[in-house]
Amino acid sequence: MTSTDAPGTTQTQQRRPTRQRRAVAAALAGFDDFRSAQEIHDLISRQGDSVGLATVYRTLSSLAEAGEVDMLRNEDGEAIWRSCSDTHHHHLVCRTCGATVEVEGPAVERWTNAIAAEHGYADLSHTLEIFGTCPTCR
Amino acid sequence: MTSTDAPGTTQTQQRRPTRQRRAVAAALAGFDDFRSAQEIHDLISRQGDSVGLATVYRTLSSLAEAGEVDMLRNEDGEAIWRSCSDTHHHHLVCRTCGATVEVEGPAVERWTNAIAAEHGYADLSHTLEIFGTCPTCR
DNA sequence: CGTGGGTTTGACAATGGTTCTCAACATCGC
DNA sequence: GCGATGTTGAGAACCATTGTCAAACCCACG
Ligand SMILES: [Zn+2]
Ligand SMILES: [Zn+2]
Ligand SMILES: [Zn+2]
Ligand SMILES: [Zn+2]
Repeated sequence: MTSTDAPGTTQTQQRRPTRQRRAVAAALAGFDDFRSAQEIHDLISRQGDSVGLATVYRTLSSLAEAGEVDMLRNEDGEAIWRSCSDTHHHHLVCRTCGATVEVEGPAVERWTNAIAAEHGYADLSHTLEIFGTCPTCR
Repeated sequence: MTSTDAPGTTQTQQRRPTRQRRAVAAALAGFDDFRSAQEIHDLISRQGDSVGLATVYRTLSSLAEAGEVDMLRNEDGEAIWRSCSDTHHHHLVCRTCGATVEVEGPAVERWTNAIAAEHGYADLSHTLEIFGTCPTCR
């Protein structure tokens, strides 16, 4: 529902640097597993800042859209978030402690494209996550 | 959290064939894309049967546990369900009309296992779905 | 056929994650 | 500072999903 700008006008400057957004960024920098918005909200509180839960959701969503964080869903369907590298990758996640490893698989990427092409599907995207129990949790 | 049965006792006969379960099965047989519990509930009503929504959820869950239907989550996190073949496979789903193709990729299975082993993860599972626009929808 | 005990159901409440609302507030360019 | 516009937060609203529990149902078994 973004309104079309009048011709010539500059794209208004989104993403102002606010205290709240800095707090979310700081929280994201403080862990490397996937966490729910609630957990991130709690972490922010524990770090002394105070940010509304709605704002945490808004910030995480826009960061995800910008590709700066990855969002995926745990088995209960809850959204969980993590600051990730900006190249295309997937995840190996411990379902006990959440420890996460970023993984890449060029062959898999090629395979998904081939399969989709074979069936005439275009405009592709895919999800691929591996869950297991990490060495520490065994 | 399943209680361990007393030794010798017979595993009680689960899964009685009730009118409601037959209705859910019939509904599942009537489409081959992924649908939400609500949609399946509506379909059952439209087919003349009457089954409580909670029962639809219960039946779908147990069918999923039994491996007779696949459940995955759409981008909004809602659970969607589909009657599938009983061998391990993944899905190529049209994000416009929902048309679904079951796909298999032994190489991908091998790759996920190798990656997980390499990092010492055990007790593995994985999700892999491909989304795109099918030939008809283009 | 009855009957009894475990299973299943369904209307409804409760849960809980996520989004919406909108007035108060911060930021920016000037 | 000022006005315009983006941002926030408390709480309500949403809504998919699950829990509750008494009534209905299946299924041996006699
Ligand atoms: Zn990532
Ligand atoms: Zn990929
Ligand atoms: Zn399937
Ligand atoms: Zn697989």
